[in-house]
This record gives sequence, structure tokens and C-alpha cells, in this order.
Amino acid sequence: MSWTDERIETLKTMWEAGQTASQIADALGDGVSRNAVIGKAHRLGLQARPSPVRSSEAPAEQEAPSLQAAEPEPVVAEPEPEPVVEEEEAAPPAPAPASEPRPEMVLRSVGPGGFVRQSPGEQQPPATPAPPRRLVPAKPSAEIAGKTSLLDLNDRICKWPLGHPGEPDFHFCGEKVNPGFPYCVNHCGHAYQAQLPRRDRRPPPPMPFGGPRVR
DNA sequence: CCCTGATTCGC
DNA sequence: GCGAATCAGG
Repeated sequence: MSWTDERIETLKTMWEAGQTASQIADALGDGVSRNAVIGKAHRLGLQARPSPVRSSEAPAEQEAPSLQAAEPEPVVAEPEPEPVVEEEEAAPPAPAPASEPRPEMVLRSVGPGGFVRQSPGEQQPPATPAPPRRLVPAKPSAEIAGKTSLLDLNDRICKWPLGHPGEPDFHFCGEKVNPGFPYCVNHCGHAYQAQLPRRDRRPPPPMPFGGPRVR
């Protein structure tokens, strides 16, 4: 299978949404390996994303073995207006009791504007430490409450798309999958239909991500 | 071991 | 352009 526009679009979307290469490859199906996904992603130029590996580390460190204790850090005044997200409920003084993030939450640093990319050459110096205010766990903002977004997809939930990418309310079914299938039982019924002898057959629904793989 | 992404290089 | 092989960190 070649990289059709459709598949490339899927790749881009999922990659930018923070899905792992494996997940994307799995979603694309057709024997696409995660290497293929990564390779294609690089060729598309969307490689900037957190990687567990820093192969080419050591960015030209001074040969001088002496450590520079305090480098005159340019005090880049951070005029951050700091929009305070006001909590509705009066937060009790007790800190949230181990409200640990879900392990499967694949959220990276997704801001309302998208991803924080870093180009190799231009990296902003680390922001001034002092976190002035308490940090509110930034929801993906656009995250439609109660709906399954791309970020929520995993192997176990139905990937049946509802709506269209780009639309504000685009989301996925989110039901538990029919084991062995990318969709829930219900949507499997839509995706996989016995051949009907009828002539007036309903037009098939759009296949998510270019259709399920055939193993 | 498993996972991850990055890179290389023959095709 | 493609992706398996390989590398390297978590």
C-alpha cells in the first residue's frame, strides 16, 4: 500500500495529536510498520516531537572542563500575562489526594495553539524558573467534554469517527472495541457487512483511517 | 525484556 | 521515496 493523500493525512493528524508511531501504524493497517510511519513522518517534516532518545546530544559543549557555575542568563523578562484559570468550586485546602494522571493519557504538551515544536537551531532558553502561580492541569482545551478525541484513542476503544476532522465536535465513538477489531460491536456491524443480495444496498459508511487492516 | 523515536542506507 | 535494520534512551 502506498502513501495516499488520505493515509498521509491520517498520519499527520495522529502524529501531531501525539499518537505513537506504533499506534499510527496500527491504525493505518495494511502491514504498515512503525518504522514506515516514522520514516514517512520525517520525510514529511513533522519530526519535532518528544523523543525518548537523544542521539545527537552534547550540543557543542565547551571543551574547557571547568564548569561555568553561573552563566549570565539573559534575563528575558517574561511578560506573560498569566491568564488565571479560575476554578469554579472553592478548592479545599487539602491538596488533591493523589489525583495521578491516567497512565494511558498520552497527553504531551499540547497547548491551545498546538504543539510546542522545537527546531534544532532555535531553541528558546529555558524560561525563568519561578512558577508564579499554581498550575492548572491544562485540558487540551478544545477537548470536547465527554467526547472521545484523537488523544483518547487506544487499542481498546472504538475508533469509529463521528463528524469530520477539523470540525469542532469531531470525535470518536469511544466504546469498548469488539475484541480483535478497531471498532465496537455496533460499528463493526457497520464496517463489516455481509454481502447483501439486494440491489438497493446502502452506500457503505466512510472507513476510518482508510479502513481496517486485513490480517 | 518491553516500549519509544532517530538515523542509516540499500532498494 | 520507501522502510527494514539498527541505534539509543526510558
